[in-house]
Amino acid sequence: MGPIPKALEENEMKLRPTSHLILGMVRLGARSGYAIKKATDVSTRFFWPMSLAQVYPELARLVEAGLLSRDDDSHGSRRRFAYELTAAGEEALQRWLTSSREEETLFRDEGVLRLFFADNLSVDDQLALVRRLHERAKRDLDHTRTEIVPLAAALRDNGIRFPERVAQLRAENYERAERWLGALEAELNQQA
Amino acid sequence: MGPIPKALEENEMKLRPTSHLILGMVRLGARSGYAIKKATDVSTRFFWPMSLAQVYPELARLVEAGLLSRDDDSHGSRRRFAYELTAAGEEALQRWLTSSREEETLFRDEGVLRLFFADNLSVDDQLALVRRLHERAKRDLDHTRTEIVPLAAALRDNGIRFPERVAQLRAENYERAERWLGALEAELNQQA
DNA sequence: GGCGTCATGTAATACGTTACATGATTAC
DNA sequence: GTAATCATGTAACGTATTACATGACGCC
Repeated sequence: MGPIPKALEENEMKLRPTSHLILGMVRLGARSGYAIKKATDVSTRFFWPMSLAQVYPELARLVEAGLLSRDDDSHGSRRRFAYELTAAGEEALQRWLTSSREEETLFRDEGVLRLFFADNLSVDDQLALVRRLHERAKRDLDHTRTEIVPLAAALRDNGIRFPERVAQLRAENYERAERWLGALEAELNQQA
Repeated sequence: MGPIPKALEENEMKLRPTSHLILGMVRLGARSGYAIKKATDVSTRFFWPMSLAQVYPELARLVEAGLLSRDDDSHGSRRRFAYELTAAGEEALQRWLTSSREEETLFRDEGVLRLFFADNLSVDDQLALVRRLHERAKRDLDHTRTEIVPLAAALRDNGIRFPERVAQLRAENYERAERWLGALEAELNQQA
């Protein structure tokens, strides 16, 4: 048994959702920082976005805390590191998944904010706003159906089911939003 | 005509959604910083949260930019300021509402993130997680129906309709989420 | 007299983004 | 050969949160 890492010993390491996201992605098989980022871009980014500039410092912290191991995985002169969960890392991921702490949530949507204040607009301008939001919803729905759901569905064949469920929830939400905006558009069209 | 405020003249003033939120709330009749914050807490906070510590500096910036006027509105020895939109402020609000710029959006939900990684859990733990999320959705739905929708509906009598529509959209979203989680809970219950 | 609310602000801190910086490999 | 992608990182900046600080008014 080597010495216990300082950060863990002193309980300094505060794990945020982003930390757990990285642990989870390593668990799903993403080995490099770059691969982790790519994986989130087609899956979790819709409910927990993360930039590349967050990944590398966070990986360093998780290694320092003893939750991840880091090995050199360079191909010739091309640098790369491969990360894997340690036993402590597995445990931390599990603790997070089973903890009953209230979840952080944050929703920001400038489009809905505009809609909230749309009484200030003429019916024509209201219509223009709603049309744009409707178009956006259609694009997002289409993207989710054609790009996101199939990728998640492919995981199912490896026995990983929840990503597909989550992707379908997202698709259903967009369907509903799209229909709601369509109805509002039709209503305003009658007024105009 | 007095001198043009420096910030406006040099085009230094960058208006964020939060700035427009404040302009919009003043437009709806909130006169003090405190009143603006209270109003957002029962309406826009679900899609554009704002803390008190943001309100006061932002109000100062908007006054400096000439978009809001600020008058002393103290009652006896109790300090208070009353804000109102200037012509430039009205115009800025209108420009924002009609602009076709892509809207900022950000969704974070640690609960969904956990769900995404729930394949790591035993069926019992999956069930516990889904139950907690289901309970949360029920609470949120109930709160929206009993507290938020009625307040927004009251505005309708003053000819302000969009807040109610937005509140109803929110209620529908929670209904759907609640039902979806209920179905998932039932499915997992059969597996357990 | 004390608690909740009204009311205004500042300071410290946390967190995230974009831009910067570098370089190898692969596909066209 | 050149553009896209793989790959790792740092620096500067923007924005939001929590905690701090202060005080008046109204209700029980």
